[in-house]
Amino acid sequence: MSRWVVAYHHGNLPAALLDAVESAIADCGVSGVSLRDVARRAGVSHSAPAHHFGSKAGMLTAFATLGYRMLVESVRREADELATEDCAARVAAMGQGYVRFAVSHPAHFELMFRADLLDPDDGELVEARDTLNGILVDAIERCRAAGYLHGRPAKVVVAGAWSLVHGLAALWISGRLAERTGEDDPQRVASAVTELFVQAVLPPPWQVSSCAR
Amino acid sequence: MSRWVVAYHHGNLPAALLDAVESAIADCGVSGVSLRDVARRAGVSHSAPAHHFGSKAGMLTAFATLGYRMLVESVRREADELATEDCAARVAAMGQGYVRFAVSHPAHFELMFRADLLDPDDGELVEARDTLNGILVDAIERCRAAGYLHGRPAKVVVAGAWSLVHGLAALWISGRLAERTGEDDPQRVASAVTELFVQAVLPPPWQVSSCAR
DNA sequence: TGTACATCAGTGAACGCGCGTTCACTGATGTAC
DNA sequence: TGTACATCAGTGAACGCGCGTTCACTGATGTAC
Repeated sequence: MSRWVVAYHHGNLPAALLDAVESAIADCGVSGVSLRDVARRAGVSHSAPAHHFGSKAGMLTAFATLGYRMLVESVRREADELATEDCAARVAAMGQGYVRFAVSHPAHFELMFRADLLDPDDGELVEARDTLNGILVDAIERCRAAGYLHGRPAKVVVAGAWSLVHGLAALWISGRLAERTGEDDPQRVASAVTELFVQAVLPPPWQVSSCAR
Repeated sequence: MSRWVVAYHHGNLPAALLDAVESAIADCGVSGVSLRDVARRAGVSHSAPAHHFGSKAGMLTAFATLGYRMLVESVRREADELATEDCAARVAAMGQGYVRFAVSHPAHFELMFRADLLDPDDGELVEARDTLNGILVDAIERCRAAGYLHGRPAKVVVAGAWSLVHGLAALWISGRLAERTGEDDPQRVASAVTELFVQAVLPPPWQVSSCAR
């Protein structure tokens, strides 16, 4: 087939459609995205998305699943790039990876937590979510094993750490935090806030324990 | 006019419509809410909401504004009910008030941070937002003045505290946190997490300063 | 107390629109022989 | 190398629907005199 002829078979239409979802959400918001608009952006007929994803919910669920996988990768990469093996530093880095993904892919991030638009029983979605949860829990568990928790329940620390970075990302995306801090670089805010949390909540075991009660 | 006759003039239709918005969002999600459905729930014609609010965006903006006011009240009430004047305890209480509002009015809370559905220039919305921001900033500023910050920048502590409770609320509403912690009472989680944060990040000034660097 | 009139609240019909889903189809690809 | 056939990818027309907005209207209320 000549390269001058538009291909009938696209090659990788599902991926192209998911790209189109991202730009559609960026332009119209999560609530404004439609199957037909996504197909238009990808340059295919409006029944093509339905062919691949079954339905609008299926398409959005695939998009959210991709988001969870990208988030996992961002969190892992940021921790792996550290020179140190210090478990608290890893937690801080993971938090920054979390925010980095969210602010650079706000469309994915927003949709990932919009239960009303996703298929809750989708196996791949559930699996991707579990993977994310696993690496968060593991990181805190390592801190506990290394004595960084000073008796604090790991469950509470997990909930706190996750809430902190999730809230930071959500407030940044919604515009509230930028508006208030006058800061223009979300990563600088994320860095300051995660360092604050980690230094205060996960002091190394050799530090006086009076801080940690 | 007899009480047996349906009133032509409703009395307080705008308020009734905003109640209907809440139940519509609860049933259909933020993305699924429509002017017509809201009118149906309130038992009026579908042009009545437009009459009062001008447009769908106007109605949702009024709903979000109400949400900000309720949030401010919840945060204030929780702090005012404290027996102590301790500024760190007040911050913890305010955090719990934040989460309490969010989980008991998820429809308001979700919409409040959905910039794509609101009128960004609405004066009342902006004012209600500013009020919320003011009481958060004030509370941390008092801690700074009382020596609880140990040299930490107030801006970072504000961002951290807000992110923490906002993230906790958002994760709870989306179902992620309940799923992971196995906890059924969001207020118990909120209490544990805000106490953790406040004890670690806002230790009283007489506590050894090595913790706070 | 009564009347006239302005204002406000809510109606209901009409509009055009974009939506998600379905379905019979056609074009392209890959495989078996 | 060629042919037949199954499978997969994407099309395009059709459907019924609910939507937000507009507008001329009617009913109720309040005020001035």
